Amino acid sequence: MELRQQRQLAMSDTRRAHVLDAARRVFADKGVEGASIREIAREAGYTAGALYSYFDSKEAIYGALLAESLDRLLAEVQAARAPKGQPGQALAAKAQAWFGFYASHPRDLDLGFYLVNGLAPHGLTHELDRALNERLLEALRPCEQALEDLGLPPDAAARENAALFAHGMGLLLLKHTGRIRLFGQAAEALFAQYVDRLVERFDPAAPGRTLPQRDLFAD
Amino acid sequence: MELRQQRQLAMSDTRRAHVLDAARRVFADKGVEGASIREIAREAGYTAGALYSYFDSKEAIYGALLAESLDRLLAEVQAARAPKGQPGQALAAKAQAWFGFYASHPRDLDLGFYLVNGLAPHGLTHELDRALNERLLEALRPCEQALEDLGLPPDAAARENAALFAHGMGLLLLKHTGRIRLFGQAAEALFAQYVDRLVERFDPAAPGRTLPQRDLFAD
Amino acid sequence: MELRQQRQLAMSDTRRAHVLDAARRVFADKGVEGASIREIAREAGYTAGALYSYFDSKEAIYGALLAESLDRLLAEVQAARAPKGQPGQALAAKAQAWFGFYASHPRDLDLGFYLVNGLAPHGLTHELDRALNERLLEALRPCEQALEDLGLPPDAAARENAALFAHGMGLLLLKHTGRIRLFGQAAEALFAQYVDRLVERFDPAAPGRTLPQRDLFAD
Amino acid sequence: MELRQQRQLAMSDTRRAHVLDAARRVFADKGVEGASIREIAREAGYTAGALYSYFDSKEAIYGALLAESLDRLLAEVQAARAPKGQPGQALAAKAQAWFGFYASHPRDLDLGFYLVNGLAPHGLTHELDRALNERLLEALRPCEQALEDLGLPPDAAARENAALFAHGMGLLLLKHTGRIRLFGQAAEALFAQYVDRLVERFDPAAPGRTLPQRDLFAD
DNA sequence: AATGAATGAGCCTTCATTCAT
DNA sequence: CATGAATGAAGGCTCATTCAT
Repeated sequence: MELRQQRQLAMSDTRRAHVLDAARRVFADKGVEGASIREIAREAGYTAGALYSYFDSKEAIYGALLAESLDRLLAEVQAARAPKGQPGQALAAKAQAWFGFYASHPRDLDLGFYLVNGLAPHGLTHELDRALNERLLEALRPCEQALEDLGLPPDAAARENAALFAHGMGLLLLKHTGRIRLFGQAAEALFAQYVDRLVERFDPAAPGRTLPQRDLFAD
Repeated sequence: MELRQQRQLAMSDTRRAHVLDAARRVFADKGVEGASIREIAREAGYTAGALYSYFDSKEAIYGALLAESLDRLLAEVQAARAPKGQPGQALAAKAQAWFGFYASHPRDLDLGFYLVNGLAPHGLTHELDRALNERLLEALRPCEQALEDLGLPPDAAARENAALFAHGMGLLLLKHTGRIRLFGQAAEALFAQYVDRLVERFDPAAPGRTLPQRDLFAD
Repeated sequence: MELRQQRQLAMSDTRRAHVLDAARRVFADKGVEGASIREIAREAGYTAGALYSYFDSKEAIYGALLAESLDRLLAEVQAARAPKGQPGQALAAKAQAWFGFYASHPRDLDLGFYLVNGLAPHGLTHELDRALNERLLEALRPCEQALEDLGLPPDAAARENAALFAHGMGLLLLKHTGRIRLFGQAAEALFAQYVDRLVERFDPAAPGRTLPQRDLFAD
Repeated sequence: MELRQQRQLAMSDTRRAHVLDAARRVFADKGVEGASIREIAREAGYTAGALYSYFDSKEAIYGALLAESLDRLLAEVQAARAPKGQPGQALAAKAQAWFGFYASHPRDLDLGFYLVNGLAPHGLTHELDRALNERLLEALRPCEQALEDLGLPPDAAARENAALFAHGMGLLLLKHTGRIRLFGQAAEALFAQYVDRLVERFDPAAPGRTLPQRDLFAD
């Protein structure tokens, strides 16, 4: 009995994941608004109605996708390593981790943006929103920690972390919409520059700290 | 004869503006994709079909709204003045102008973001997109000019201007979506800090330039 | 008073004709179903509403157009002349007249077909239909007369005339829809052949009457 | 399992056919352009959206209807038999077959005419148009064959076949629109007369061939 | 006579969702 | 669990027509 239940549960999870995979592909292909339940179902090899065995609504699919996306983000940030005792490099590594994740997975950025720009047709959103916020903060906490390790007091670390996040998000937005080309710039380079200056500003051990004038205009 | 024509023209313009107002509200509420012609019409007190006397399509409405928003942005940036011969202050003034515009008119931010929303600007006419880009660049040019006046070579000025814009946009995004509260920060303060550091870095005449350490953590 | 009225009436007629001209062009361009009041108005240099000063409805415009088309058909048939005392040639000339009219003015054919295929949204049709029938019969009567002049009794003449008309209409239909190309034939040639055989069959004076076998397969 | 599938398939087909029936009625009533998906759905007892389970578009419905109609036409023509070795009678039988089909199924005539109606076949997929043409030609080929069997060279047979088809179509048109009554004729009789004369002209074995003068005016 | 605003019905189509089987 | 039929609401848009001016 219990075994069968477990097996069934496992199968159910597998199939749920299969649907989610299909959804991811469709969302990636058509965008969040362009994706339809039917299309996702077709991609998964199901009928539209069948999806409702696994998810309560289209938004639930979206929610599961988003949660999973944030999990991957978190994993990637945690996987980013820097030599111990070098908080400046740690900061750079962790910042590059979350920025790189979104830069190389623009669809995950979409997922987040979509929530941000007001989906919420069904009220489920509040819960989802909290989940997003928590995981997001968790993913950014390593950067904040690194800032504190650099000697910044907690409030300053929070401030710098927020600014760092905003900077990255702004760049990702510009990159994502092609707007960055208008400026003839590359988002990655600009982000690296921002991080460099940050480290340079707060890390006494940072190279180049002593001669900011020289490479003032370099990348 | 001429009088009547003028009166009619004025009335027509008024009604067009009235529709545009309604549209602005609906777009802000539902987003560009979520907004429907019917809804806009209802908000304006019209039948759906009636709107087509004033605009050729839903997209045309959006376009008119966006164009007008960018006009106001541009006007505000141009109105921002700084003492002659002080490029550092000019930079701050112009940057604050565009940032302040969007900070205090979040609906205009929406308008621009929606262009941006579903990832790439999809469904938008090429022409419209170009119009947006041109006006946007025009609104940001004064900042670039100020950077050059500070002695930066053109390429560096362009880079810093792009980074500045990205930073502001990131902050506006966080503010707009309430995400900024997660960090316990205020977007305006963070933007001011960014601008300050920018001026400080490039303006030899900037006050506080000599003792950056002191107010390192101040707003 | 009376003069002014006459002048006004004349002007009114002129303008009505002007609208009708525009309508003809639009009908020709877009087809009967594709034409819209707005388009006709634009072509005439008016607003849609203005047309209602001249015509009660869209169908009234159509009716006027059709009536006028039939007038032209009738005029062309009446203008067709053949040497007196040669009913065989008269038959050919008159038949070619109506056939040629529709062959070279396919839009007039449309006009008639449309009525035929059931427009009639407003009840006006009955009257219109009678008008069509009368004028059509009038345009075909010369052929019938020629047949009688060839010595056919009235009922036979009526029968042959009906068959002649049907033959021509069938060919016009095939030509009109491009279907005739499927057969690798030309409508005009086939019609001429039909008329030839008709004359040949009934006209004792017709050339070639004596050796039908010889040119059996010729055009 | 298989049984259930079969049952379901059968039901599905039945419902599709049911929709097609409704569509046939509506198309006949309002014409292809005048008919609306809503009306067809209402006639079938469905919601408009439901039809899209069975057909991809309005045009697909029309296409299915037309294809099926042509299938029936073809079947009827192929079923028409005449004594071997008597090509004259074969010609008459085959010609009567297609003519009779349309004479007794005026809705099928409508279907074909609508392809034809708004002048050129507009809005119709190229593919559909080709399908129509092919099947139509196939249905008429037996007549052409019979003409060749009568000794006509291929080009003459093609010509006579085209003329025969045009004649029948013209008569059907007149009959269908009631116009034939204007002439006090019966379409069937006129068609029979045309076929008789055709056979008489080309079939050496045809009875009455020797005294064409006598029954010159008879039906 | 003419305008231009406005209506209201209609168009084809898409979609998330429900439900009997 | 999965299907497939069906719904009902909504979407952007067109159009003949009316009417105050």
